[in-house]
Amino acid sequence: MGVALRDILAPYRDPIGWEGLCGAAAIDAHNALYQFLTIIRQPDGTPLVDAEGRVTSHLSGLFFRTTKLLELGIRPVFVYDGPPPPLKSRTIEARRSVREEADRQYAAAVERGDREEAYRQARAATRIDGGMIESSRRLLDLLGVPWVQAPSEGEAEAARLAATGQVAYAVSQDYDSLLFGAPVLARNVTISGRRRLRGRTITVEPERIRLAAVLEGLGIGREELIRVGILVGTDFNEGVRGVGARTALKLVREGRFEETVAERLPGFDPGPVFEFFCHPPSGGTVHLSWRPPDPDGLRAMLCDEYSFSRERVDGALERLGMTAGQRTLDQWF
DNA sequence: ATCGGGGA
DNA sequence: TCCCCGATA
Repeated sequence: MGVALRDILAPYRDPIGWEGLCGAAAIDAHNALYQFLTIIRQPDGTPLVDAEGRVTSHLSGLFFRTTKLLELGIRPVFVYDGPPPPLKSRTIEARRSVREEADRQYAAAVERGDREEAYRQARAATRIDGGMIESSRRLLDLLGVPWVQAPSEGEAEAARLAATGQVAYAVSQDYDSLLFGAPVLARNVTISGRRRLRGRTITVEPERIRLAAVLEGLGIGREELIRVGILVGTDFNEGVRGVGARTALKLVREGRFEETVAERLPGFDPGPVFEFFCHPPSGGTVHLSWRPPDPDGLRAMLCDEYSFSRERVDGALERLGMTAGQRTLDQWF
């Protein structure tokens, strides 16, 4: 799940109100869909489904969250993953086996009527299939919100859009975006609100991390930050056992990166991972344009096809100034 | 995200 | 004492 740099990045996480997040935002689509699928569930762990039993949690999250972002003056562009790099195979295989095990545990928990365990396992078994990708893109098209296909990792492409100024910041829960060079990373944008955590209800608010502040504060460059990530472990390499963010930072500062890799990760060549973070496969220039939503199309898709409540869909459209037959174009142009 | 165990 | 890491929402 991304690179574990929380312990050294915590001081650079600025709480930021929605006002501070206006402008265009490149959102890691897989990261967002995954969050919707794991969070939007009924108490027994079953996701939202339509009349035919198809999962709709991702569409619900995407629709209500995206309309809210538009309402707040944020112009999102969703960035979808392309083919994963071979470096990621190990991680992908590991995740697959975790999900398969969760499938078995879920079935077993349901069989013996263990609700809590079923809920846990249902979440752990969450996967994003091709149909979900397809339906989410169709929904974005109806919302008039652009999406792009990354040549490889979505996070990398979102970071590039931010680095080239095509958007103001990248949105993801993972810190990898910073290693990929996003000048600004915003977290808790797709999940903010109340969440229950160990009995308590806590409020999750958007936060911003500026790469320049991180590098200046830690006294290192982006290349060193990437080395810290490699020692801790990323989606593209296993880290050193027993080395967390603090120790990794210390080692890199002392110039002991190569030495540590040689000693503790024999046979591993960090070069390709380093190169992947420094220069990820890059897409061409994209033209991003936001259009007004299509209220009739949205009602047809969400209400007729996927059993969404007409009232809730209309409510969201109204908040956007999209009452039937009336559109306020000026807010989009 | 947070907690607590346990290793260095 | 610091820090890593697994377990738990």
